[in-house]
Amino acid sequence: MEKILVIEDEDNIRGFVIVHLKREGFIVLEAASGEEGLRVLDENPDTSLVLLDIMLPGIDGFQVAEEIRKHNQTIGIIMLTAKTMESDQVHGLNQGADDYIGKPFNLNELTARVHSLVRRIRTHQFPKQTGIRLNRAERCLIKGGNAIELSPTEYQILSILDMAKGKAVNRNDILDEVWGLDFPGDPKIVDVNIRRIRQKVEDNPSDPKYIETVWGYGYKWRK
Amino acid sequence: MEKILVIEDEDNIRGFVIVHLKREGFIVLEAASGEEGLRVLDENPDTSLVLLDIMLPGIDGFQVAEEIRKHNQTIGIIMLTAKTMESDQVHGLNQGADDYIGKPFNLNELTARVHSLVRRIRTHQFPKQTGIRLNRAERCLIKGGNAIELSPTEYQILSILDMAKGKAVNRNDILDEVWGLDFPGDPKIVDVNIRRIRQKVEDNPSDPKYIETVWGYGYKWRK
DNA sequence: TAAATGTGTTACAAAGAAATGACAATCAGC
DNA sequence: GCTGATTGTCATTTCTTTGTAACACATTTA
Repeated sequence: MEKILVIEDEDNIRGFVIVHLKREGFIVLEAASGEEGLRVLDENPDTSLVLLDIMLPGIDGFQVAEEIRKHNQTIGIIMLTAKTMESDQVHGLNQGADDYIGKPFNLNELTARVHSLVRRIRTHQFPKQTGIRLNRAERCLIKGGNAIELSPTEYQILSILDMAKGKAVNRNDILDEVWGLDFPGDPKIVDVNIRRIRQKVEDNPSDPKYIETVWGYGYKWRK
Repeated sequence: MEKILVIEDEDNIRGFVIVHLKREGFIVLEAASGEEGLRVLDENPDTSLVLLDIMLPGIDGFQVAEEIRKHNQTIGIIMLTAKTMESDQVHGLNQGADDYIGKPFNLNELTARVHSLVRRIRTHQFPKQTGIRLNRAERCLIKGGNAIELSPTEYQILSILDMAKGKAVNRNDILDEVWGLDFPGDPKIVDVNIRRIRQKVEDNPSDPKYIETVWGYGYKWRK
């Protein structure tokens, strides 16, 4: 079932829309600000579509859309625009939105557009990339069609795990390869970095799925 | 077959271009002034593409382009610019062109561009250039129908990023390619030039969209 | 069960990378 | 030579990354 994120600061509008979408059978996430929206999206990379109000407190809808598109080219974005807006503004600024709906909108129209876009995404766009893989060229990680940025150290560690092709890698080997044989510091640095990678990569960093701990030995990378 | 309108006041240039385009199999319309061009276009709404000289008697090419775009977002517009023109003029005024060709131009180049734009229009349906791309012949950048002028160094860097096709390029590779392997100066010169390009290219140079920083590595070019 | 050991988690400060702005040198055209 | 654009240098600011330390939690072992 498709996940939809509604980013809208006015509680009653948001609630209204959510109830309607749930009735249509969607899984609905919500956020009252752009910042929150981006965070929610980060935690739910399998979201199909975002309903995005333009007038938001803090960063506005356009900026949110831009930010989303930086990492995800395949997600659908529908903007909610107030009728009072200058058309040039809408024209000029729209970066990355797939559709627009003017407020006040009727809910049938909204759900119709949502269904239509979801269909388009599913058929037209390539099906949502499952799996996860390291992209050497871009020095990042592709997960479900989203790019996750990695710092140099993180990338290096993940490279090592990746090259082991699912075999467990010894902690010390990681330490030696990344920090050199004569590293004077605390070997726990490996753990800390694994933790950092997990926070970026895992759905639930405390219950890791991709980077598995091999007790008394090291870590294993399962794609 | 595709209809092309040539708006150009100098008879021999116009004739020359027309002969060439007809030989390529296009249906060619002509006009010797902006006013006439708009009239012809009005009578031939199925025209695919307009070749538009900037220096015209009466209303100039920019105004013509603007007028065309008021009514038609999908037609292709290629501007013919004289080399002698002030860059600011090119900078400030151009609205809505899809491409630029500097005079004097060679006819092969012209037909190549025409074919390319026609193809784009036919396949994409929404040819109005939303993205951004490097124009090798003019050594400039086309962004949303506007030409952005680049200095030689800037152009070279952007070329390198462009050739990488969205992959991250290492700082040192840029340094080596542009300044040579034995450059004695400060490698930060790369950063400084990137910033200069960003100031020209980005909507908000401090929150770059097109030239992305890949931390600890280099830069990435997203069109 | 308690101690020992390995691992997870978080906060913080230092180091390092990149962005920025000002300035001087260079070069091209006039 | 003058003017303006281009280019490189440098100091300063801003931001990210990175290592450390302290503590919590889990697993093993005695």
